[in-house]
Amino acid sequence: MEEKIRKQYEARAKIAKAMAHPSRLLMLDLLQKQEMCVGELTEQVGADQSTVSKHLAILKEVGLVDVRKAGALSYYRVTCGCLDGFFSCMETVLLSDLKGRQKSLK
Amino acid sequence: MEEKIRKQYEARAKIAKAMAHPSRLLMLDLLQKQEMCVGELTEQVGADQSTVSKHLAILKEVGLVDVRKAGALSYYRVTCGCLDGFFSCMETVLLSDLKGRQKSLK
DNA sequence: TGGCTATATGGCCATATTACCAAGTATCAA
DNA sequence: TTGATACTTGGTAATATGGCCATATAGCCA
Repeated sequence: MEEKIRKQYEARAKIAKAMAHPSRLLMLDLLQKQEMCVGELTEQVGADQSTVSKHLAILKEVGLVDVRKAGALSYYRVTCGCLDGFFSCMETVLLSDLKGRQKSLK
Repeated sequence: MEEKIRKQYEARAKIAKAMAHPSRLLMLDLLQKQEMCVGELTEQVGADQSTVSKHLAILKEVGLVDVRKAGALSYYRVTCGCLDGFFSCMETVLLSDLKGRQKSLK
């Protein structure tokens, strides 16, 4: 039964890991607002197209995004509506961390 | 100004990266309920004590946890109250991903 | 079919992570 | 002071990640 719990944390960690890259966070942010194809994302991210494609594969692998193929185009979009919670929590951590550091400097 | 935005995503990614490990997620989960010293955490995590100590350093570095030293003991605790949001969102993603996969199997 | 566009994949290299052991620092207690 | 306990840090080996280039693969249109 211990095993089961470990697997649960591993599954969660996979999701966190998928988000643990600036380009992927940017993509999630963009894709949350509207679906986009790889070319558009590549332009926004400013990396090689193959790199963006691989990032998307990682996000898709853990179920954070989904694809819709329209001819030669692949439109990606975010699947869950709870990402804002993620982002705002990160912001909170960043802010409180900043405050903490300032305090410890006094 | 582009630069500034990129830095913002990098800062966020750092936090996500800090959470992107099963042991660290477990530790965050435990530390959210109550503060614990390294020895107790080591027992719970089941890794080398030095490994746990390094994981804690990573969490502390990004401001997710804080330490209180009491003699020879170091008591760690979670600093922000928004981790439940994180975890429940992860759960949502895991669930919806599961459903999605089941559907695509039909 | 043949050529063009849009994505995905494989290969390769540089770098980052993670884990453990060993050695160092710090506190407490005798 | 010595020894024991609680952590932290440095070293190192194995593995994972991230990026680009080159190369598929797939759809579209002439």
